Amino acid sequence: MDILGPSNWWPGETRFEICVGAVLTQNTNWKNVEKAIHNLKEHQLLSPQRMFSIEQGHLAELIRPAGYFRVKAQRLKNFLSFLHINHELNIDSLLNQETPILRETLLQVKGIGPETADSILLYALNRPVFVIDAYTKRIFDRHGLIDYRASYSDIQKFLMDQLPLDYALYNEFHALLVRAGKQWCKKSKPLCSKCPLGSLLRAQA
DNA sequence: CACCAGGCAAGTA
DNA sequence: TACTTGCATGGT
Repeated sequence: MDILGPSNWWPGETRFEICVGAVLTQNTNWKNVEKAIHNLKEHQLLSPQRMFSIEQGHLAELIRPAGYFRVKAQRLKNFLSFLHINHELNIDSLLNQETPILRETLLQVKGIGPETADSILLYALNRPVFVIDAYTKRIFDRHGLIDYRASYSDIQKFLMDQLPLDYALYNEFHALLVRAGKQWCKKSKPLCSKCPLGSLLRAQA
């Protein structure tokens, strides 16, 4: 297995592709997202202009493998409407916005919640925002570092209060959490006896 | 067959 | 604020 972390981790070659992936991966295995992204690439739809122009029903059929395809097609369209109205479909224009303002604006888009907004901010726009996903929550819960009922913002605050405001650090940290989660912290395997974080924490105590 | 996967919105209490 | 439900495909 890899020893070093995956720097600048997120599958996606453009800012827009990362935004699309952030919506498509909602409660969905990344493998299924890859199939949907592949379909979009085949139809040259991975640009704001093209995806803005395509009919929503057609878009839905192309992203079908990602699951929840009707809702997600609507959510992508919502995001594109926002891009169209506020930024003339120019995604680089988001770079001019202050992080807290942009975050609030993204959260106004129906279908973009805290995790999707933060994924866009961190991975597409390189903003220092810690992304809290299911793996992150489960890992910190299993090791007794947070309460399982803690809210998204509770967990985010807990982490960011103890870490410097560094986008590269949050990028790497979250990437490692997802990798560790996939390997050792599955929902169906509550024991987690091989998790290296467990021995790490015991050694520190 | 059951369960799970890098959420979110809308409804209810 | 804190649950609950619908949304849907593909892998194990």
